[in-house]
Amino acid sequence: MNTDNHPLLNTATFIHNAIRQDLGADLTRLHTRFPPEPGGFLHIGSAKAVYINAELAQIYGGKFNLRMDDTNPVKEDARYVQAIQDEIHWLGYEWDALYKASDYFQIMYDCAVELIEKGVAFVCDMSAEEIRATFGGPGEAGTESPYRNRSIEENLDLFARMKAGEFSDGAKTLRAKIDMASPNLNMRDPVIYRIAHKEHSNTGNTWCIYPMYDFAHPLEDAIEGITHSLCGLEFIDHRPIYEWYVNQLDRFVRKPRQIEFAEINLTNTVLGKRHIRKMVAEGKIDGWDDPRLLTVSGMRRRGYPAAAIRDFLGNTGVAKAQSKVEFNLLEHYVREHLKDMARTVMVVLEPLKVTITNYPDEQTEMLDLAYDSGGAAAEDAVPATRAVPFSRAIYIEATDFMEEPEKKFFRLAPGREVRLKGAYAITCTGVVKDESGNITEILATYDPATRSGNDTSGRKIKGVLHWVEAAHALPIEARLYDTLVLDDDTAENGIVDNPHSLNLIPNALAEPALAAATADDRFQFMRQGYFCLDEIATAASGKPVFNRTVGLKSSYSAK
RNA sequence: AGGGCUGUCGCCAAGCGGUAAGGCACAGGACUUUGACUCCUGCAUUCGAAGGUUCAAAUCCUUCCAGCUCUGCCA
Repeated sequence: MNTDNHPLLNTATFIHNAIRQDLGADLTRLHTRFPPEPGGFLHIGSAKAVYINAELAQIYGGKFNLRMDDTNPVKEDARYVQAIQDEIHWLGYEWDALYKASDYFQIMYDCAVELIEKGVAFVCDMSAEEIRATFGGPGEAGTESPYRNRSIEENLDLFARMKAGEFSDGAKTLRAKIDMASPNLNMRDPVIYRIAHKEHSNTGNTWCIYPMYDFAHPLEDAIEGITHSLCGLEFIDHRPIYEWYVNQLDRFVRKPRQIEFAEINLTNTVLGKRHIRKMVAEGKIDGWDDPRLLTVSGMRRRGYPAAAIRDFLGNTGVAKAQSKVEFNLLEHYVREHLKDMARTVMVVLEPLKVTITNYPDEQTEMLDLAYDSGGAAAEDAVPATRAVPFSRAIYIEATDFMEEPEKKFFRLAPGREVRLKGAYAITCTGVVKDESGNITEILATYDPATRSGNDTSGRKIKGVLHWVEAAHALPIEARLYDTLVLDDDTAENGIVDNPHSLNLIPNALAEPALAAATADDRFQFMRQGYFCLDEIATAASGKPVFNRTVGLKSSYSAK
């Protein structure tokens, strides 16, 4: 693969430097991994971790593992294991190997025994509360456990009995013997193993003691031969403990190196898992695949191409500075891909009837219109043209007409002539209103000499409108997900009622060709933005539902 | 308060002693059977602040300031 212009080459300098420094001549030794806990679905933050680990392996010709970090049966569920794999595949990645951390439980246990034998681990009888009470705090040393100086033999015996299930949950822990006065709180005799009599989705009831993350993770990396363990900034304070374990265990000759990067944050969006969980639980959103969410499944349903997400992740950069990316940057990359794969079709979101008074009453002509947008790929995949009916009764967008046009408005208004996209030029000759003065219909005349493709009128018409023929129109429901209005900070303050704005357009009309749409198709609904068919949602009316993936940039909008 | 991390344009982000890349956003202009797309043009005398070293500093040194983060038998 060609990686010459890879966006990751223009960023993540500190990671590249570390890789080159550690691997020197043989960069293909690079081995990365993505270690999700199977306790939830992936979101854009996880996607960034997948992206960095997988892409780096590709760039250097190394390897990339997927590893389910299932060391805590209390918080995990097997149903996520498959979902996570599907989501990574959808994002466009394949792993060289798939492992489960739980497959290493025996090795981990052996390592723990080794630590005890070396005299650097002990069984502690203190409760969680007692440990917390003697832990000290920032700037204040903790006090050592009274069980800290048990003999190696006693520790070995107690640990074996912990494993054998002699003690109840929380009764004992295995702790590392490091330094209760360390300024790094993670080094204050951290717990290595806890007791949990809980069936594990992979190991069943074989174990009733489970390793803690800080102990398990470096071992998992070392066992798999991971050279560089890339993770979020929140683990930076854990690096000393990560290295401590790996250095204590002589069996690991090659030591993996942990490198931290800043995770992604976006403005106006809720990323926090616990906020999402809450909104799902309260029924505020559809579920984890709600199109308003930046979960992988949500973005997929919303119509974001995976390639656009990858592009965004790469071009947004990898650094150590905490940052918050503007949402419109994500949308930029989505549009960038959509404009090359979307077919431009005519859909009227807010229909306003237009009667063309000089058009033959019983006549319907079929216009063969080219899909005028879309890149080369789209041209191969879909018919180049489609038939669009035209007759005396059509609908236009209500916002495309103004009885008293404002200064820069050059669409339809009384007396004005505009072109109907792909059809004829029409001139507004009258307005029909109901008793309360609302416009219910526009009257117009068309000029047969202006037929699209063979216009002999010689006139140059500035305004162009999209339209849908009345008798053949396909009723659809459109769902517009507009600018998100919430983020984790506001959610933190308890405002999770109307998370993101969703605008339902129940009575939109589309050209007949859309009846054949599939969930893989991408459309540009003229001025309304990019849409895709929602294969999951069904409108109560039975109409097909289209999600607006992203709006268009527009320099004019009629209010 | 003790530790750690970070501070370059409105938002991301290059730069690693030789005189501020790029993208988004924004502002002009051209083009256009939609005002989209495309295409030009503009957009940090300055790198959190103040000192210092040097012929030369965003890059080295010193001090200060600001933001984030750490006291789960979670990951």
